[in-house]
Amino acid sequence: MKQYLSVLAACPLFADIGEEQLLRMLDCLGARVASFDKKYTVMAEGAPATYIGIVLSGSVQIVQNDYYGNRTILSVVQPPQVFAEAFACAQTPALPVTVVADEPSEIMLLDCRHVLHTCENNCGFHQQLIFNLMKDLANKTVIFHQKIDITSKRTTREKLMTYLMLQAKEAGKRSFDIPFDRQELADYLEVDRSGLSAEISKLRREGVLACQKHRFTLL
Amino acid sequence: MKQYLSVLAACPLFADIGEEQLLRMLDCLGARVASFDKKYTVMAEGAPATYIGIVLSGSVQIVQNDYYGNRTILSVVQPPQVFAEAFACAQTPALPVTVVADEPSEIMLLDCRHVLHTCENNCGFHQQLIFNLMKDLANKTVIFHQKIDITSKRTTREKLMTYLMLQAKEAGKRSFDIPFDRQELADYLEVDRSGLSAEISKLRREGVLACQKHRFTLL
DNA sequence: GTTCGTCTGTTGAATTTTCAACAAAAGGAG
DNA sequence: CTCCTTTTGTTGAAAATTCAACAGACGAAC
Repeated sequence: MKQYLSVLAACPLFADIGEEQLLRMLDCLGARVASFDKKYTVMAEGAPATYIGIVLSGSVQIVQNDYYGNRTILSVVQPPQVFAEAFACAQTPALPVTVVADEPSEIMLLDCRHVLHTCENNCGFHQQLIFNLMKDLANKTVIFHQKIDITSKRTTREKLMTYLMLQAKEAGKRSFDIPFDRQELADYLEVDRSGLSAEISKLRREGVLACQKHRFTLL
Repeated sequence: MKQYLSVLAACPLFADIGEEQLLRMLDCLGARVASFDKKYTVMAEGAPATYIGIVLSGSVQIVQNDYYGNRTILSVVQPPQVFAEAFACAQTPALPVTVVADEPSEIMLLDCRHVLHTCENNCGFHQQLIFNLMKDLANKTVIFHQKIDITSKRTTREKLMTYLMLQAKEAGKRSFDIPFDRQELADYLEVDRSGLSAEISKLRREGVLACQKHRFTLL
């Protein structure tokens, strides 16, 4: 596990926990690491939610596939972020989402039963872990509000602009890369891909933005 | 505070905490109760998020108002549920939502600084409180996924049917009441009110559902 | 460099939503 | 009971989205 220490130390789940304690905790938590190739399923919709995932390298997408074949991308998770923790903590009997590797990725999996209940060794940092988990879940909720802020807009143009302005704000620059190709961006914004492409072209002609591939610039 | 004990005992924030301890904690937490008339603002968008709210009686709506005047209803909170806890825990500098009383309501407010940090008296149940908060936030995230599952549908009909089927499932019956009037339902589903009314009429003519006011029946 | 598969932008038609306006129905106040 | 306000359903026109199909651009593999 030592090779992952630098990522894990930055993981919100292990904030304010020393590296030594961290290594000991990983043992208690029964942590294991799995590798996934691009497009492989890390967690499948419908499966019981028993694991908390941590992205050690690469990245994963949280995806919801509905009844009518619409795909919604809920978020992209990059190191050292956590995923599926909400379902694991809520002990959801069936995952409502699928987690897919967006590129070759290494994922650490923690059995939530070990996380939620103090272990026999009574590691003193368990309380800190719960606190961190709480903080992390609070932040996730805030991010969800952002997503709803974007997708609650009524038109493709408004959704796109809301998303891009948020990205620019986070990057602190007018130029920034997005983690999506066009189809993925459409699935994230919950709009039609061709309509999205048309809208991007229009905004480009209007001089509102420039873009090449994944890099956008607001003008 | 004693008068609120029965509600508070059922509140997810105080699960597995005895009534005596609860009363003592409320002191430590600096709990106070405020009353709001219908349509009054409990928390305003843009304000710093310092309080966790608990609905003691009545109900509140969590609302997001965007740039273009669109109103989105994120959720309805009824006793003994909690609200704004995510923003308080994440220490968001500005609330992204407004909380409005949906009817005359009594609200308990907890200063999040007291919740997040162990008090000097070191009440032993603080850890339990954090744990409960974590559980609650996990459940909230799951509910958010449901909301996205509904609003990510592309047509008014699909959104409505997804919502109603979920409500029927939760009620365990084909007949159930919804906490919205037509305008509010439209704002929750993120669609146009008149279009929603038209769609309901259509579904009624098709024999898919029946409804009178707030009561719906799936056929 | 060529080939193949994928991604992207474009277009037009069909569908759907939004918007504005109005009338009927329902509810509350006096 | 009557008046007044709010809510709900209806309609038609305008705007936007979705859908399907296609061609060019791009990248990867050989």
